[in-house]
Amino acid sequence: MRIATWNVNSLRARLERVTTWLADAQPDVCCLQETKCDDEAFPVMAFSALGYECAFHGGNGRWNGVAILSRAGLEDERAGFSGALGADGDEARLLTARCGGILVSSLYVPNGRAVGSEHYAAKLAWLQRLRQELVSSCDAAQPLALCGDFNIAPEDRDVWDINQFAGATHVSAPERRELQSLLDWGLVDAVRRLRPDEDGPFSWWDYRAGAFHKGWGMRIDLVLVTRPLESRLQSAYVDREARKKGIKAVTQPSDHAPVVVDLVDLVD
DNA sequence: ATGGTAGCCCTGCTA
Repeated sequence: MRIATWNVNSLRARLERVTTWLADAQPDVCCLQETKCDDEAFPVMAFSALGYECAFHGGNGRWNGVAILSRAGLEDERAGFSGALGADGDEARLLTARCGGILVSSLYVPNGRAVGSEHYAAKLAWLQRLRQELVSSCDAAQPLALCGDFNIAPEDRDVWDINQFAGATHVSAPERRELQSLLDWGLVDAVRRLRPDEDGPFSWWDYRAGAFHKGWGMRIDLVLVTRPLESRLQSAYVDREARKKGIKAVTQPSDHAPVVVDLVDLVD
């Protein structure tokens, strides 16, 4: 079972790159973030042609938007936190579905903008709401994967130069504590678990100043799994090729690269 | 050269 997560920064602008990548990387489940796509405009046909079922939660279409593509089954989909649809503040940052025996969430944590701002407070509150959701509605003894753009670099080695981040979001202690509190519930950072001794690998690079080619990136796109999936972890990689412009490409790449995690298949 | 880029949409906002 191959699970991927990718912040595509507009699905409409990136559709050909996404379908090309799917055909090449062949994930069984692919979580997307920042689709910026209204539900009625979601390109279902482009994905069904590749064998994927789609779940999508598009909000207002201008910002945010999350989706799950699956060719391993797609059931019990629910948008937002439990309770009313849109209980994530109608911001379209959370979508959950059952795919091949795994409860998969595609999530897009608020950026936070600046430490101390109201947006930063909202980021912390959103993470606390997610933790509450796990405690009240989920079972850490069951197969579950939280996949998405967490907008948090878990450790100092998950950014290119920690000295550049003094006082900045993504590395501040309070948001890292919130991430740790998710892990304490019963989750493991899959890529870090499989690659304990290396820095990164980064999954995001700023569009500006040639950051990608200078290696100025961060590891903020994560796959967090419960223990039953930790025991099935096989390998993981970040597809940096998908972050490159490409010689013939008409459209720009996303500023994020896909994160891919392979699980050992269960034998019946 | 106090910068840079990308995507959305009303020329600014968000990342």
